[in-house]
Formats: sequence, C-alpha cells, structure tokens
Amino acid sequence: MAEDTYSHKMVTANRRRCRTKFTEDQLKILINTFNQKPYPGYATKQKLALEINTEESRIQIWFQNRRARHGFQKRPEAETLESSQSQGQDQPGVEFQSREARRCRTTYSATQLHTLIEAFMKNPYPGIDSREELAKEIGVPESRVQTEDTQNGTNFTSDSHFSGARTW
DNA sequence: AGGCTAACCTATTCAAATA
DNA sequence: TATTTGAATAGGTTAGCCT
Repeated sequence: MAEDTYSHKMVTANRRRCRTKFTEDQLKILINTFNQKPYPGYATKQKLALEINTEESRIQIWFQNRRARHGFQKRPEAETLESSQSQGQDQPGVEFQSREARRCRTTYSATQLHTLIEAFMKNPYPGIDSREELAKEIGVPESRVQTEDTQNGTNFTSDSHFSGARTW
C-alpha cells in the first residue's frame, strides 16, 4: 500500500471479494429453495448458509441475482396450481407468501459508529480487505460493514445533507 | 406519532471464469 | 470474444428503536 495515498477521486485500488464458486450440489439446494421461496427470510438464509457451508451474505447476493435474472414470476409448476386465479397483476406475486422475518436490527455503539465514519471518510469504497479488517475491529460481520458504508452512507457531516446523502 | 436509519429490495453495471 | 453469473453500486421501500 505504498503508492495508495488517499486518492482524491477513485479508489480502484480496492480489491473485490473473490468470486464464489458454488458447487453443483450447492446450486441444487439454492435453486430448490428459490423455487419454493424467492424471498427467504433471515432464518432461512441462515439455515441455507449452514447447509451448504457458505456465508449468509453470499446467499443474499445469490438470491438477488437470481431474482433479477431468472424472473421468479414464472412459477414452478410445483405449487402454483391452487392460486392459478391470481389474475396476472403487474405486482410480482406479493401475496403468495407473506414476508419472513428479517435479521434483527443491529444498534451500533458510539464507538463503532465513530470507527465506521472515520473509515468512510478515508475511503468510501472499501475493498474486501478493508471491510473485513473494519468488521473485525468493531466486532460485527463483514456483511454489516458493507451495507452500512455503501448504502446508508452515515451522514457524518452534521450539516443538513443535501437531498440524498449518497450522491457522492 | 414521527424521525432516524438498519435491513432489504430492484435496477444496473462491473468483472472473473468459462465456452 | 461472448456468455454466464458473482460482486458492487445507486437509490427506493419496509420496519424497528428512540424521542
């Protein structure tokens, strides 16, 4: 990291997480679960993670990609027979299954927030290495660091954020 | 009751592995 | 090189905690 002083604009120096390579067996389980519930709750994702021996965040990403690409609207013929009268609304099947519980909301301590904010000011786009280090430092899973930084932006500028604090 | 914001979502793009 | 697909980003929605 000798040459990587705080660059002013782009921080491309940050490595992405390595691509996960799912095995055939893992994919079989994932796809099977997806066909049953394309929006798994936290408990389901945790169970899946344990079952196929991967991280819950990888499963979250996999479901996101799957939903975006393999349009889950085309129901598997397994269990859509009963609700065949869903009159083809534009709504992507909101009703066929109520949402499962999400992960418990984590509350960050002032110290944790301070650490996150400081790291964010130094680098708003941390790579996998920085995120893992940060996560270890404040004692939360890496996936929490990622979403926190890149999505919710933590408007540290005590000033009133202009509309949309995430427009960097 | 309302504000703040973590968790979750879609849409889109980047990019690594593979055919 | 084109395709496939995991990872990342931007921005919107849902819902839990606190005042």
